[in-house]
Amino acid sequence: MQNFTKYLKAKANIAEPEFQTLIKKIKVKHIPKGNVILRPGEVCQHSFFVESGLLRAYTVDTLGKEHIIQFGSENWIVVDRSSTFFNEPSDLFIDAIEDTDVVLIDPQFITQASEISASFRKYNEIALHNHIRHQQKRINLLLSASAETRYIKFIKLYPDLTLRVPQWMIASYLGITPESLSRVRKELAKKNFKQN
Amino acid sequence: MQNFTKYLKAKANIAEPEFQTLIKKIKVKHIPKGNVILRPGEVCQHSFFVESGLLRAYTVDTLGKEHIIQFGSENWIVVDRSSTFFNEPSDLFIDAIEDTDVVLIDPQFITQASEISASFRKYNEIALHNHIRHQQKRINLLLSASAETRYIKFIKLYPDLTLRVPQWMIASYLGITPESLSRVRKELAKKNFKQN
DNA sequence: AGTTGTTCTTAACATACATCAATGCACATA
DNA sequence: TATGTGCATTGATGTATGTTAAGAACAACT
Repeated sequence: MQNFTKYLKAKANIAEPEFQTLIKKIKVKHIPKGNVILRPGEVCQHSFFVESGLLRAYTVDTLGKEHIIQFGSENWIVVDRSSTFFNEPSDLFIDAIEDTDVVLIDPQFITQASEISASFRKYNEIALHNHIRHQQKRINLLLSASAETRYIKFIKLYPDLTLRVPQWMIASYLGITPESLSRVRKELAKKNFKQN
Repeated sequence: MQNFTKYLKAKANIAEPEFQTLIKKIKVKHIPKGNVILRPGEVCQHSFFVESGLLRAYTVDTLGKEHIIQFGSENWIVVDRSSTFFNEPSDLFIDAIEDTDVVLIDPQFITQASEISASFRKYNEIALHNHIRHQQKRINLLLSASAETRYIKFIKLYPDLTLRVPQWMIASYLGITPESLSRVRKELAKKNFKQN
């Protein structure tokens, strides 16, 4: 849990004595590649801080097709916030794309950390606003941009994920089929070749 | 500002004495139909609480096409949260679809109300989580559903807006052209006719 | 009342992306 | 070495949605 520790101390600016109190509450867990840690219908009981590895959150529609809502690699938190916050059944699956170590953060931890530390409260507020900003950009892209543009933006935003995540999952995140993404990539390769 | 008053007292559960302190801070403003109150590049200085009327927030892409991010009618708050919170230039336009009266809530108001009242803090947190939940559902729809399905869900979610907002704006919100929406509606009418 | 602009509809045509099916490749496992 | 499984690619074809253009209904403005 080194990453999580660093994260708490740095990003949320938690000092040592408070840190010692908080740290007792948290648990770590290993999630082998492919294992599911949240299913639709369940309430999302924890936030999952990714120490190492890679998670994904996704829905499955009536035709059995997956639609990826979020990826989460090192130092990201993956959670269905609505489910956790409102104590409602989730719509999402969360599973591990790679062997993953997560820190389990339960809602009490957040509450307690918020009471103890003003900077944690502040940090948490920032995280929520970042989430909103990020989602809004994604909505705007889905409304306005072609598959190619969306893919290019994805690469720029997540160069690391582009290498680690199978292409069919990236396609799912972009809202297109794997075949379409393959063609988009072919086109881009052609264009780049011409430029040089 | 009757709606806003009700809203503060009920939803955020602010008591009378605190309310009197807070209420001094706020201003109301009339926005004639068509007037723009936020442009890309500006920092969004206020949250706009809609007393009466109808606002919209939208982007304009490089081809000059509009993409509607949000509608806001009575008792809704319209704001570019990222811009306001992070003090960054916005990407959005906000304008009035109808003659509209808004209450201008500035960030200080939020801060102050949060200090005064625990229930306001709580309320504010709920509002953020609602926003996230709502955006996530919209992303999922854009990833997974056809134009027809998206339109049907829109009607169910916003029956009032369906009547008040011009169709071409609903099309923009759904991420399709006005022509396509017109065809979708025709199809739906046909289907419903057969049922009866 | 006439003019102008806006919204909605419809049709013919164009295109981006999906679907279906086949193939090759890498990698794991027997 | 053989064999299977998942992933990426490619081609042929289908379909939903976009584009362009025109007209009708209606509101707004003078």
